[in-house]
Amino acid sequence: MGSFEEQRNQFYRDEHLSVDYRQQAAALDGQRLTLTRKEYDLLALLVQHAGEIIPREALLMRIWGYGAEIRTRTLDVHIRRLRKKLGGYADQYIETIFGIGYRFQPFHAPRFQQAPPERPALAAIAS
Amino acid sequence: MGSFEEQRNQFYRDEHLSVDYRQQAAALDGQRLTLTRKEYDLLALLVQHAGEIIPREALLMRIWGYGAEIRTRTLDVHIRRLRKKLGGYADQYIETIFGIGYRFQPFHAPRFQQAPPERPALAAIAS
DNA sequence: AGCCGCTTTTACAAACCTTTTACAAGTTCC
DNA sequence: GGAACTTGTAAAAGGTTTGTAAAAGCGGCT
Repeated sequence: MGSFEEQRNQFYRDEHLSVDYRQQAAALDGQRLTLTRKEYDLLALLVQHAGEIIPREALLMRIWGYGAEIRTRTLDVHIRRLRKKLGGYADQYIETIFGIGYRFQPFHAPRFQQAPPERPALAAIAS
Repeated sequence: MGSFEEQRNQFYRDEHLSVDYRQQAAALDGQRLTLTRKEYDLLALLVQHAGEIIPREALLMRIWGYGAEIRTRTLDVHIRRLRKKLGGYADQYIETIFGIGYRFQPFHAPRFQQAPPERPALAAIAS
């Protein structure tokens, strides 16, 4: 029954976040997240394409059914609310690809020699 | 005979609530609930699909035989009375899925996962 | 008929979700 | 730096769904 392959398509799970596509529910650190429909749809779509950039256009098309001609800010607002509900992990999980769209990244605990910083922002601020 | 499998289809039981499908009866904390027919049907249907979202449409179809074209509030009213009879556990048990339907959750809602017990030491060493 | 229990409707309030609006902040490119 | 554009954010508007109380409807029964 619960084969590996099946599990793979029903669940997402990493160190903090889990998504159950069958129950249409997500949990953060073991605590159930209460997401609205659109919020869930958005999260699920992003998570199902973890690691991939999904263009705004694609999100608006697949979740809202909007064509490219429609100009709206609703996606941004939903992203924002999703991030808020993801708490402190938000920026780690949902990445903004400027001018393109968004990308979900699975959680990875910070490694020592990771992340060649594009810019030493933190260092600058710290000093 | 009273095999495990059979039991499974005749009863529901958790910490507070039990439902006996054969006798069409339910009890809360050991006390028998007096439910009307429709109330029982509704509860039983929800409980038998514990954890799953059941759309309004499905409930109206299976319990009332109503087709999708019928607009009625009777489901809401029955849900309300059921909740009242479930007392303080009502909100824990019967969840409203806005715009979709309802879902019964076994007591102490299944956090469908906990982050697996950690072995961060090994992971850290390994990497 | 009249009562009774259950179901359904009605009508309104409350809650909820989504989208828009308006502006601030950030990014890219010149 | 500055213009042009993109994204972030807060607040409000808009529209729909659900909660609730009360009344009405409907059989069955005495």
